[in-house]
Amino acid sequence: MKEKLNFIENIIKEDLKNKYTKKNLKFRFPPEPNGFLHIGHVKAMELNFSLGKKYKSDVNLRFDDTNPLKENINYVNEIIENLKWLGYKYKKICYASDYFEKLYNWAIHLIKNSKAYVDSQDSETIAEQKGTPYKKGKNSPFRDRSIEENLELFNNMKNGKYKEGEHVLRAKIDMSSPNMLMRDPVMYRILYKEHFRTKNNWCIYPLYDWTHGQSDYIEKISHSLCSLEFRPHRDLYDWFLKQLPDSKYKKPKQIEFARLNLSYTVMSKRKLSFLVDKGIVDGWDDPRMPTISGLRRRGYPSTALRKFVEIAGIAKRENIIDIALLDFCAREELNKTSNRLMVVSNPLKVVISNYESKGEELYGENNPEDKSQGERKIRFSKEIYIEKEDFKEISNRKFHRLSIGKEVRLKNAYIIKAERVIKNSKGEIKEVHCTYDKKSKSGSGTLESQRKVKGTIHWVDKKSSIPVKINKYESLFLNEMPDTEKNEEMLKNINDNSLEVLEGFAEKAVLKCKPEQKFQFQRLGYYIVDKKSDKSNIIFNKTVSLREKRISRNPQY
RNA sequence: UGGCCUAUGGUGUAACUGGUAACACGUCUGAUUUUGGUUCAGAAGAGUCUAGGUUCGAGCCCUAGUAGGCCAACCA
Repeated sequence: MKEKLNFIENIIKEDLKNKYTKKNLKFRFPPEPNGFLHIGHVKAMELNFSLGKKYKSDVNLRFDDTNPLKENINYVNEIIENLKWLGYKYKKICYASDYFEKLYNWAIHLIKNSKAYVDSQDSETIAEQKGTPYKKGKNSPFRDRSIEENLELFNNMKNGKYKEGEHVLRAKIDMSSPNMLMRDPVMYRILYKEHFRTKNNWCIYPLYDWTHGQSDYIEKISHSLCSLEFRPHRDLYDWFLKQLPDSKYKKPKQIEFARLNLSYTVMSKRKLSFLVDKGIVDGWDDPRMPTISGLRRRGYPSTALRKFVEIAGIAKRENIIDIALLDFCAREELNKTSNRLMVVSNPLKVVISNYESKGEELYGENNPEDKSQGERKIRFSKEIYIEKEDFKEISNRKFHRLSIGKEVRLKNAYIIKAERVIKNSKGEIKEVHCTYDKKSKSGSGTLESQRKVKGTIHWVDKKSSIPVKINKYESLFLNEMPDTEKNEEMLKNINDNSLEVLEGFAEKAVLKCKPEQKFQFQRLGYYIVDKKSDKSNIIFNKTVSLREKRISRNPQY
C-alpha cells in the first residue's frame, strides 16, 4: 500500500535525502501554560509525537512560560496529566524559563553587534511608529544609541533600576519592512511579576519571538511545527537564529500547518476562558468543553481523540471538521470496549399481569462484541420500567416498540404484549398492563424463545433498580461556526439546553461501577461514570448517542 | 493601501519526478440482527475557484484575476 504522507512528512523526507539524518530529527510540543489544552492541541501533539515515533526521534514537552502575567503551575500540571492520559511519551520536560540566562547573554551579543537597542518610549509611541501594514514605520529616536549606552541600559533593566514600561530592548531590523514583525520587534520588557518557576530572579522577560526559535535551537529541534498564524513570524525566527554567536547545531526549521476547528464549538483559548469566566460552563473540564479534560470527562476515550485527529489530517488550508467525525471515532472505539447496561432514563411503569413468580435472575451478555467480558445477572419481576418513548397506545407499522395488542421483546427477558393502560385524571398514561409469554425467555432454547417479534426494548426491574443521575448534553452553540464571532455575538448563539439532568433507573449491576468507567446503555448511547460519582450518588455523563437511522415518527399514528 | 498563506464531492484529506480524480466521515438502498446499534453488500455525489498560457497531455507548472485567512500586543 502506498504511504499517505502529509506535506510536513514530505518535507522531512526530502530533508532526509539531503543534509539531514534520522539522528538530526527532533521535535517538540510547546504549550503555554495559560489555560487548558483542547482538541486542537491533540492535533499538534499527534503530529509531533507520531513523527517522533516514526523516526525514533525525541520529542520534548516544552512549556513556553515567558509571560508570568497569565501562566501558572496548575496549568502545567493539568497539561502533564493530559499528555499522560493521551499516552504521549516525551523525552523530557523543558521550560523556556530554563533558558532565560542564555537568552540574556545572547541579547547582549546582539547589542554588541548593533542588532539590538534599548528604546525608551512608551508602548503607544512605539506602536504608532510601527506604522500599519499599508504604511511604513519610522525609526525610533533611540535607535542609534551607542553600544555602550545600550549595554548599560539593558544591564540596568535587568537589575531592576527602572519601572515597568520605561524601557524595552528591541531588535534592530527594518522599520519599513512589509512584514510588521520585522519592524524592530520588542525582545524584552520590564515586568515586576513573580514567575512560577524563576520567582523574582528576573524583572525582564523575553517575548515569544526572541524565545521560541532560540529554545528550539538549544534543544536541537530540527522541525519546529506551529500553526498557520505564525507564518509571518518565520522571517523573524530565521533572522534571530542567524544573529546567534553559536552555530554548532543545525538551525531549526519552522513549518506551519492549519489548526483544527470543530463545528459547533469554539477553540480559541480566549473564548474558552471567556466561557469559564462568565459561568456559562462549570469550568475548564466541563463535559461540554472541547478541552482535553472536558472531553475526557464527557467520556471520549483517549484513543478516539487520537484517531480523530489522525483521520482529520494535516494541511495548510482553513478547515472546520464535522463533529460527526469525532462521534464516529468515539462510537467505533466504545462499541468494542464498553460493557452494556440497561438503564431507563424516562420511566414508565409496566405491570406483567400474568407473571406469578416473586421474581427471577436472568442473564445478559456484557458485550456482544467481546465475549470475554462474560455475562451479568439481571433481576426480573412483575413490575418493571420501560422508556416512556417505547410505548404508544396506537402506532403505525414503523413503530417497532410496544403498543396495545402488539408484542415486543424485553431485551434478555420475555416477549410481552400490551393489554391496557391506566391513566390519571389528566389523561396521562401512568401504567401499562401487559401479559408475557412464559416460554419465550431469552436463551432458553425453546421454540417460543426464538420467535421473531417486531422490536426489542430495554427495561429495568422496578424494585431492585438503582436510581442514577444522568447528565445529557447537546452542543454549547446553535450555530456551526461560533469561533468566527466576537464574544458578545457568540453569546447570542449559546444553546440554553446544552445540559439536561435526568433521574433514571439502572439495573443493579450498576452498583459495581467505578469513576470514569464507560458503558453502553442499551439503545440509548454511551455513558461514563462521572469522576465525582460515588456509590450513594451515581452520576453518568452521556458521551454520545448510538448512531440513529432516520425513522419517521409520525405523531398522527 | 502593502506583504504572506490557501483554494479538490456536503465535510476533512489523497493523487510519488505532469498521464483525465482516491480514501474516510456524512447521505441513501438492501441483507443480517434479541440494541432502529454492530456487521455485511451496494449506490448517489466533485471533473479540481475563474480566465489565459506552457505541454502530445495540467488538480499538479507559469501569468492574471476572484474568494477566504493571517499580519499594525511591552500575548503566545
